[in-house]
Amino acid sequence: MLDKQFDILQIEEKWLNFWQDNDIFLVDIESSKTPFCLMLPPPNVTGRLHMGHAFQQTLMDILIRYHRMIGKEVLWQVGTDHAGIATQMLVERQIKNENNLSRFDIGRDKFLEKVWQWKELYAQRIVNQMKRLGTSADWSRLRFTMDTSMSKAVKEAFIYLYKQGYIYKGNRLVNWDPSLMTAVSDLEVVAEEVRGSMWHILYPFTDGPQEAFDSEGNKVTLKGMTIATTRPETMLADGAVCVNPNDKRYKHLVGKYVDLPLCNRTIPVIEDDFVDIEFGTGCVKITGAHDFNDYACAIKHNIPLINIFTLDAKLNENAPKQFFNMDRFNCRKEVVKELKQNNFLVGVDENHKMMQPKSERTGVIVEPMLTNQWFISMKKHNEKGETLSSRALNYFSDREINFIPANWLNTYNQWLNNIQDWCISRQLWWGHQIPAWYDDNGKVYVGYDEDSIRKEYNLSANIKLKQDEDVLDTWFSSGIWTFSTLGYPDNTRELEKFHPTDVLITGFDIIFFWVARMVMMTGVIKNQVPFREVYITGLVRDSDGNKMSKTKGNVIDPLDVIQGIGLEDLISKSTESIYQKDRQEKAAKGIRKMFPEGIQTCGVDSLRFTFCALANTGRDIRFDIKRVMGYRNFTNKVWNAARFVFSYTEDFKLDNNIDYNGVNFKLRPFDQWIINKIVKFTERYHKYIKEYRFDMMSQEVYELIWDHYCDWYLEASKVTLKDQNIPFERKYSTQYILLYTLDCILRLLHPITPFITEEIWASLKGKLNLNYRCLSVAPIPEVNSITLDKEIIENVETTISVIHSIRQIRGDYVISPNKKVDVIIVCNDELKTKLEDFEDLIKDLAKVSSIKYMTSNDKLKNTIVNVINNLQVHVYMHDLIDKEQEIIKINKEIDKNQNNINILKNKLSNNEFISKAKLEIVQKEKDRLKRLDLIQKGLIEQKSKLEQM
RNA sequence: GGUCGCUUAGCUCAGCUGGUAGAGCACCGCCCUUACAAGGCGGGGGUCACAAGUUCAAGUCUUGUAGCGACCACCA
Repeated sequence: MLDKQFDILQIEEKWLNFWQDNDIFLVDIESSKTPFCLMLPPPNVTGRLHMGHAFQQTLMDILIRYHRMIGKEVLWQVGTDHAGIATQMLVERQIKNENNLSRFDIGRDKFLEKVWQWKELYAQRIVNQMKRLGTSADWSRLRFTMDTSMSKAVKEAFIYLYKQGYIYKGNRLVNWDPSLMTAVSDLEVVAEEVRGSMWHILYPFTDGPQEAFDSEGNKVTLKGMTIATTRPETMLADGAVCVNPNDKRYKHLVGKYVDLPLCNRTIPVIEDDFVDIEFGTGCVKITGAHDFNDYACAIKHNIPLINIFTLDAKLNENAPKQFFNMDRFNCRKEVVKELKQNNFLVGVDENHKMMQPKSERTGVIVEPMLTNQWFISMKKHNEKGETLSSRALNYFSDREINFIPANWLNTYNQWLNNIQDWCISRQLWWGHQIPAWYDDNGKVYVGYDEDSIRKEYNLSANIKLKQDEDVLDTWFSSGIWTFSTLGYPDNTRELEKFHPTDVLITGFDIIFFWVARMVMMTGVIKNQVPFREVYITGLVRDSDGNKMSKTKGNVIDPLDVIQGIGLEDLISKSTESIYQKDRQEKAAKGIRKMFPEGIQTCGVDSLRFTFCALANTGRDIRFDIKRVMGYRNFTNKVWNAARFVFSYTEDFKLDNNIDYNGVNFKLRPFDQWIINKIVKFTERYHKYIKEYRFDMMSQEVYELIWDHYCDWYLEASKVTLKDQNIPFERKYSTQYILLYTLDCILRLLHPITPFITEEIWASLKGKLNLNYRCLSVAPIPEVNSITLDKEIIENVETTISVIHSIRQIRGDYVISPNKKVDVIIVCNDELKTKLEDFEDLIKDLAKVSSIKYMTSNDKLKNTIVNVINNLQVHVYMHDLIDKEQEIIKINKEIDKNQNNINILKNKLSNNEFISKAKLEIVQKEKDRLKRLDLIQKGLIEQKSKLEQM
């Protein structure tokens, strides 16, 4: 029924179309099923799917499919993000390349038009890529953060927070990106270690040299205060020099004035304990408008804030004339030059290690800049005395939300405990424009639109209103994502049914950006948590553990793994973003080494299985194509197992008069055995999902299918069905259970590998009269209704050991596979009776021509033995065995065994062990000793036997 | 500087509340046996980084040491 060769890509396409065309994954909002909901972290709308997405979405889809299959109404809310800065930069670059124009040249409206065009051009790409993974979402519910409905929600949220007093506008020092000319949040600034210069500059006392002390307490005469700085150009904005009040060297100088070099100003010496006595000279210049620490100090001591920079970081009119309009870095050179010329420069350390704050997006050094911005307050309390952040902390300490793994809570807590007000305004054009309007006097009105504001504030038509030009930080709209997508501000069925959502799967890199903000925003606006659990995934690295990055050329596109790619294509694709020739060659070399033949077609299922298997809790994962190949083999195995089942059940017709819940026809021992394996596995399967142990889940399903189902159960069934004289009843039940267990296995496997299982199941459903439209909507099997005989299952295990023993001997003695052997089993009558039922099986699976039973090995000659508990499996050797060699071998085993026996005996004669260890442990050890003794007895018997030969 | 994590077979990693060291890949034999060579059968391989402690018992718990990594904060 199934072809030997299968085209995985064709199968995938078929089922993607089937699911879509038949609306398989549509959400039924009116259903009475228990809801299950998760939010897809919306990727950048113009982005491309990368390994991280594929990894996380695989896990999400496994959860979604699982919950759908256990009978829940699932909503996987998908969407894309407008990604303010990133997208705007792309489009700006594009118009620069095309027409050498800036956004200011073409104006806001024209520019936004371009961005929307850009968005339309690329939006479908990432959506299609996500679909390609088998993402079983209701795509009709796709949302985009700039959709009209989202904009409405954003406005509502902003207005609400403003009216509640959580949002305010203020002139504050913020991180400023001078190339983008916008504020960025603390999180968008990354510190980079650099070696720079630290200049020591003398600020002479206005009243001439003063007495002071050196660090040993000796009197010295100082011409002035010497400050140390890495940014000499900012001295032009200095407002004071500050020392520590406990610094004996300078304490008495507080209140004096110094002349600020190069500027025609004097500034005071002040004291504050934020100054570190040990660091540098112990004197700090206070540049309130251009440094965060200094800002706090200046505000506290009422020192004037002097802004000397324009928004693109050139010197403005507040700086001395000779520096006007100079770029900040050129200005630095000039300032140093002039200080030197005028003998104000006392020293310079040119090898100073420091952390330089750079804008994450542009890499430009961030300039602290005094500007008018909107903030969300972290200090405002509600009626219960909670702030946004304290409430967000409480949700976790009260266990209303949990992290998995739990230790991320530390990171989360630490950040929220030190959080500053969140600057939410950006001087960009692409984003949600802030719903605030100003009249001619600068009075601010926050509201939905101009009309409603006029109405609300009773403004006459001749008062002009102008909307704030800034847009909101992208993460503002992301922060309300869990409920904005479900219909907020309206009270929709979706909100009622699916919010709070169940779990969020995301990377640790956006715990602050997104997770914490969602918790805060949802808490204050909806008075709810956004989700119950947060599963944090590790990073997907390359097989050597390096971070995947375009500039390293080690990025693997998940779609290339799915579809395959030739070596040369892979190389040119991977190195296209590397501009240096030598690096390009290095990367190409790495690729040739790692993928000598490019990447073969692996299919989505293998990729999904790989991610599932690699999904440990907490660590980063290394992506190795060999692993994917391994799981591609696994899907092939499943395919062939199904082919086997179908080829042996071609004449099977389901008899509706039979109660095939398994009770009224007799199951073969191996049927019981495999059903038992499936039952036990299913129990753990549910547990693994609950605990997010995707790795365990995949490992065990692999083992169940390959080691148990294929290697033993199918082989055993083959022996039964090959028998031409098999009675109808037995044939029927064997065939039925083959199909039944295949059905179970496909369902259990389906959440991980949806495509191959759908394809096989489509051929299976007719045979078992199953009426589900496809496997995706079939339930996870409930198999525990079948009563199983424990003793029979044990007998199967014994049989497996016997077969294994014989095979082991065959392997040791390199007996050709097509040569049958004679076997003598030494055991008691009870065991003999049990084993006799399995004779055909043993003969077939271990290639045995005859089996004899004996109660002692007295009469045996020229055999090789394997001892299993109380039975000895002898294989008769036609060639004379090497007696000496065998004795050496068996002695080795006896010694090893004796060693274990001694350890156990010691343990069991230790009173403390007997009295303190748990009863079941003691019993277990006793049983084990009994077993070892039996084996030892058998080994010794065989040894003396050999010696007599 | 603060926080968190990691160190187990050649490689990548499991090992839950302490109770005889596991898997996949790689490796070595023998097989193209009528589901599958993308396969079958068999096999070898680890003082669980180091040290001390708790315990009848430590890969597992505690403390310390070394190495690696991540994040946060940074000092003019």
